[in-house]
Amino acid sequence: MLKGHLDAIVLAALEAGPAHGYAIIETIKTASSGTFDLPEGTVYPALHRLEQAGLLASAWMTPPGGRKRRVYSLTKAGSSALGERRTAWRRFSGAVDTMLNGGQAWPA
Amino acid sequence: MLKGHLDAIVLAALEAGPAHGYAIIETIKTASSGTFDLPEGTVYPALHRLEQAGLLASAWMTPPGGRKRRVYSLTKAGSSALGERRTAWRRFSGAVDTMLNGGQAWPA
DNA sequence: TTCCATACCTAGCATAACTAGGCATTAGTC
DNA sequence: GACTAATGCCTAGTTATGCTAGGTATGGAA
Repeated sequence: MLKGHLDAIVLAALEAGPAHGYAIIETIKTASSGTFDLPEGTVYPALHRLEQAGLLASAWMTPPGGRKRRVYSLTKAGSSALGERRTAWRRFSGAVDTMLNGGQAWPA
Repeated sequence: MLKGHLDAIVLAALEAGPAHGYAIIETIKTASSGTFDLPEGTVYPALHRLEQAGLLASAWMTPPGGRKRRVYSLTKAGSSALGERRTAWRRFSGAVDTMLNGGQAWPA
């Protein structure tokens, strides 16, 4: 359903600051009011893809009294990619709005 | 990029009235200001899918002095499916907007 | 008669989200 | 102490679907 837009969502979730996978899932779920309740099998491979593409960097962290986590953060390339994704999303969603509303998009 | 939303777009393109495949492609291209310039290999299979799902009906027509065309029209199931898709799209795009804008969606 | 636009089709590819499992640790409860 | 739930990470394989790249054919214009 969100095919092609997951990357933008994950990147956006990391814009506020670094986070580990499990927390990213929670953030997305909360921020979208439950609309995006993503299974781990969706998010973890996406994180790996984005890291491999150079848009994210990761480091293992062990908080005191906690367990090892892999913390992801946006790289510079990730930031600029997010900008492009945002633009692409606006264009895309505007076009779909126009199609579905029969010519009426949201006001600018 | 438009994975999962193509069906809604095609259904919406047929809401104004029946049309044949080639014309649907042109309509989508024009209505989206060129954003959706869909190849035939995308649209024709989608039309077949939608017909098989009972959302579209088709009939071969031969306009005077023209060539055979396959004209598609919305079925009742197609109409109600379009309504559901529209609702789903609003929810979906609203959630993505919220994510990408850091909590700020378009005004209602 | 050659070329382009119209008009339809399909086999196979690529991608990406999801299913369905597995592993390990911590905290809380019975 | 045993058990359970929540946390936290992972991957192999399935599936859906849009797209590539081809094919066929007609009508009109150059």
